[in-house]
Amino acid sequence: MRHWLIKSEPDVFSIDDLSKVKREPWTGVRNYQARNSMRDDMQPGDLALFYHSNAVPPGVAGIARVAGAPYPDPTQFDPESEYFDPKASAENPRWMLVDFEFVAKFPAYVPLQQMKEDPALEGMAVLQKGTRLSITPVEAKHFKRLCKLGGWKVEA
DNA sequence: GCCAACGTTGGC
DNA sequence: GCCAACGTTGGC
Repeated sequence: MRHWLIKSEPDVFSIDDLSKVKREPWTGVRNYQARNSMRDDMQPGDLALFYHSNAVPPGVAGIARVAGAPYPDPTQFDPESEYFDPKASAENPRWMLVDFEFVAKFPAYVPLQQMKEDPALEGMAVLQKGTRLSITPVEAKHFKRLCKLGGWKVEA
């Protein structure tokens, strides 16, 4: 199993929103690397750290799980959507996504500042200066460490 | 609100 | 294929 970190602005979609709807198509990703991760590398069952960006403070709020196989992001075909892409067609979709389902909200929110100060998390993509990628792979050891900091026990 | 970092676009 | 201009991200 692989591990991931997915960013979301809590004003737009937070861990609490995910816990309410249970499952959510990850629409609107318009970055090729992030798309490739969803399209090529994610497997149903993979776990992801749910990161709140543009939050006060920013940090990891919980855990989500890849809920199914990738499929075309429907918003790319919708002229009414802010994510509409005129260069995409049903025959040639540009943007693929997966659904994420709610797993847990951390008992303890882990602020970015705490992550930066933790030697055990050194090397995480989200801690690199200038990393704007909305989806990044996470090493198992970093994932485990964050679960521990968040006060969440991984189910067997 | 500022601004550094970085991805994308488009003229050439 | 280069690269300047532009737009976006996201911490602060």
